[in-house]
Amino acid sequence: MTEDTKVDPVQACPIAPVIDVVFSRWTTPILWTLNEFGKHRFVELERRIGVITAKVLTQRLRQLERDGLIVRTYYPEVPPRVEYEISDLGRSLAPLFQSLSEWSPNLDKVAEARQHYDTHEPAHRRP
Amino acid sequence: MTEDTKVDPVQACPIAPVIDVVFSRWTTPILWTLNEFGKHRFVELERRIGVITAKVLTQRLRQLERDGLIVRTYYPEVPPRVEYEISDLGRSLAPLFQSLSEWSPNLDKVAEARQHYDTHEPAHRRP
DNA sequence: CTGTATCCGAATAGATACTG
DNA sequence: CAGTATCTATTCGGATACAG
Repeated sequence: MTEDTKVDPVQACPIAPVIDVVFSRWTTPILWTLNEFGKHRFVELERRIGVITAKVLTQRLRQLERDGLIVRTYYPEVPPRVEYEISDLGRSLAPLFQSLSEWSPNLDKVAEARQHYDTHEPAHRRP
Repeated sequence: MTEDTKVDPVQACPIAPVIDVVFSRWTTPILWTLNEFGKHRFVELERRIGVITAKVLTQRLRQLERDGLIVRTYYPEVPPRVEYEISDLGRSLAPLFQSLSEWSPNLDKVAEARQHYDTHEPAHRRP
């Protein structure tokens, strides 16, 4: 790395685009829930995820639908009913979810590291 | 899912905290680069990642250092030198990076899905 | 029920200038 | 070189009201 030229973002980190598509804000619980527990209606998702507002949930659902990761089905009844489910493409994320949940025990170490960083304050660390 | 009570966020999606720690904005290219290519100085990271500003890069490096995912070493020379490298904990993310890069070919399907969604506009889809 | 529309405040990132 | 300090622009989410 001695050149002065900057690197193409995708070249610089090939996995970043995956993160953008799959794990941008709020999409993780949506995809995980639909993958884990199957079809959900709008209010069911809203309740299960807990703190999300309807507006934001709608935005994220549209985005995921557009990206082909979930399927939206509208039933023109009264009252209207909509069901969201994971698509085949979305289902292909399963190994990724698996890797993530396998790593999650390490969060304890992260918590420890934070504790250590916040309590100890070595003077020699900064310039 | 018939109760009216909202679910605890962590219960609702156990992998979300991992995303927050490891794949929040800008941390992906930093961790990936350090894991893939070893030690980097500040400017080297800045150039390799490309579009990030020094301020934001500093913020993210501090965060990752605090979380124990990278190690910062300061050499009090003139001019000063700082080296960042992945920690053992950070290295444990390797399988995760692997899963992510294995999924990345599917980004083509995402692009197709977007194309389809944007061109076709079926009227029966919305309430 | 499943959204949309609007307004507003908070959080984030970028630009720029400056320091040890 | 490796940052910090400010200021500003933009984005994002929350609250509210309302519609089909």
